[in-house]
Order: sequence, then C-alpha cells, then structure tokens
Amino acid sequence: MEVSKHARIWQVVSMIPTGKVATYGQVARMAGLKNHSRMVGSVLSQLPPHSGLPWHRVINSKGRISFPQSSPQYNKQKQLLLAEGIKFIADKIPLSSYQWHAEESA
DNA sequence: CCACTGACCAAGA
DNA sequence: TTCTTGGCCAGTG
Repeated sequence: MEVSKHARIWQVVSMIPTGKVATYGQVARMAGLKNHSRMVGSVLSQLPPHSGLPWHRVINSKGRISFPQSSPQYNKQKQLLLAEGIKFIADKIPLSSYQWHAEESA
C-alpha cells in the first residue's frame, strides 16, 4: 500500500532525536521526497496542536528558525530548542547541532 | 487550465 | 553576509 507523503514526513520528523535538529530539505530527502522541502513546511503548518510531533526540531538550510523573529512562533520554537540543550549563536544553530547525518538510517 | 502562495533551497552578485 | 533570482511542487480558488 502507498503511505501518504503526509504520513512519511510525519514519520521522519518523529525520528529526530532530542537535542538534534534537521532541515526541511533533509526531512524531505529522508522521506523519499527529494524536492519537496516546501511540503514539509506545509505539513507542519497544518499540524494539530496535540500531535506530539517534535516540529520544533525542523529548521531551514541556513540553520535558522523559519519564522519572523517578531512572531510568537519564533520564540516558542527557540524556547523548546533551548530546553533540549540546543545552542544558538546570533540566532543561528551551529552545524554540530543539526549534524544528524544519519540520513541513511531510514 | 491559470495564477498565486508557501514553516524551502542553491547559486550569484 | 545580505539580497535577488530561478527552481521546486503540492494546495487553493
């Protein structure tokens, strides 16, 4: 049977370990959806509040949170990441944190 | 089918 | 490093 893209993205995001992050692009690739990074964001944006999915561990390719700093969403995500021990340097997350290059463990 | 949008990305200037 | 451009592709109206 064919698992929906939505479900595969959901699955991949749920696998991101605490204290680590992954980019939208990485999630898309690991879900087998090479150029669908935008859809990852789309799926997360439609996520219900009690999903239990670690959506905050997904950031953009520049190592930054993909929300305007002025938004409450930005602070929310940043707080959740800080709580997991992830460091921010000038609002950017160092490579060592999203170094979850276990992409082939799908 | 067309036009527009989006929690994206990579390459250039 | 910041801004622009072109490319991606599924949703939506």
